[in-house]
Amino acid sequence: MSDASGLVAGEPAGAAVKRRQIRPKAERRQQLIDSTIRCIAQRGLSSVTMQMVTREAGLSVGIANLHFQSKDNLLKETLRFVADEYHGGQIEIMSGSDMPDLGQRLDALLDFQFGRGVTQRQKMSVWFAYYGEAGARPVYQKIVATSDRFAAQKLEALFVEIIKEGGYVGSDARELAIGYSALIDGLHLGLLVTPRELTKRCARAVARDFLRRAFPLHVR
Amino acid sequence: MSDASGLVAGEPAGAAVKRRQIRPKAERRQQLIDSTIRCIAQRGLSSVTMQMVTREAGLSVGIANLHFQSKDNLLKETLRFVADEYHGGQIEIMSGSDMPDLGQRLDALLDFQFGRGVTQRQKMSVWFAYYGEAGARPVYQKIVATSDRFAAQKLEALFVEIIKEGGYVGSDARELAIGYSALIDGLHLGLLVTPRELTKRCARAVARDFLRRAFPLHVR
DNA sequence: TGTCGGAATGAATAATCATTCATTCTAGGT
DNA sequence: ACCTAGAATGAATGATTATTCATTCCGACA
Repeated sequence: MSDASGLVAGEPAGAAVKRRQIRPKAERRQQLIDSTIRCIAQRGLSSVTMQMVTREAGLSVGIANLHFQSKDNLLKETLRFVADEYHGGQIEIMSGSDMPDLGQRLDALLDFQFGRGVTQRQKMSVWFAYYGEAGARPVYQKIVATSDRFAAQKLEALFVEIIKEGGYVGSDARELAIGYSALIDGLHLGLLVTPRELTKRCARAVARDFLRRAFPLHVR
Repeated sequence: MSDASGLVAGEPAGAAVKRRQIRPKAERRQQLIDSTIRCIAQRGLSSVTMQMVTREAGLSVGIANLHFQSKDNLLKETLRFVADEYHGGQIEIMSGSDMPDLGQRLDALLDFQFGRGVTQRQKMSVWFAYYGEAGARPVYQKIVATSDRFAAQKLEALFVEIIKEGGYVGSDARELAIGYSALIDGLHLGLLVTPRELTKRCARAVARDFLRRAFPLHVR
């Protein structure tokens, strides 16, 4: 038996032979984070295993600990990624100096919040999976709070501008910003938990209605 | 050594000697559900163990499987209990024929939603822990959806009455009900995740503001 | 007071999982 | 073509955990 391997060299053997690939660290990290997101969405945060994540990524079990040290850390980094993506996108739109019309900026915000990127079931699942654990895990609270606070400030600033421009008396920007953020979160939650009874279109309309009542001169 | 036990018979020995107690099935079930709620709030749904729950309840590990067959079932029953308690309380207030004044009924609803019972961190933690898993667990979706749908109908019916009474033209009861529910969920989420930046008092004010904009004649 | 159905116990079991690390293999540099 | 740093692998390990069930013991009833 001169050839110990089960396969003749170079043979595809039906299922393609998996070749070990070496890739830069940053790429592998992202690959694992993406895989973690898919796993959480499909199986739930509480039943995600390292085997599951690495298998989904098409890698071996050892690799996750090589790049993330521990499962706990992988989960933290995944949350950080999702939070940054969500709040980052929002912040970009709200600051958007390339969009001078304020009403238009509100519409762009709605598009982002109920568009393809954010409301993919996958991302929402992950988002709320972490919220669910946040009550018991201060680390998660901290990660979310950091980017959340910044986004809240930007939103409040935008509302201040709008209130000034529209001369809406008796409206408190801070209170409205808190309300709008909460409304968006609640609608996303509805889309996740009762998708049969709440469509994306309807959710968007409800959010828009909130803005219309607050800023009638700016929204339609 | 004639006495193998560490304690002399009948001796309290500092810490009271734990005596086995036999109690009716219903009582034990509730005791275990309460314990599960505390455990989820303190440690997170994903790290709750049967040992933890039974220990917290002051019982042995076998007892949970005796009354609930499996951990999975215990978690399902716990969710059912929390969902029923929350929606049940809401429904009672909304139907409340003992409270003819509609504006007053809205205030009672606010009191319930931001009062002691519902917004205890414990209950909120549990609530969102399950929401977090709902994306991956249709069973949870189903349990919540059942009572949720009923509460949504009651809220819509209440809003229909209010709209008729106040003659609020151009207001859609269904859309407002969806918005209000989402807002409440979002505010509860905020209270849970960023308690430092959102007080209960403030959350209540934001919710009230929503109602005031929708039904100015009824709320303040 | 004695008896007994079944509630309660917890040590034992079997399964799952995160983490380690000796080994293998790749790709860029010479 | 050869060498080598370090990326990638996955079997092995040890820790946790849900679930079982032989045994213990309570308390209602006769």
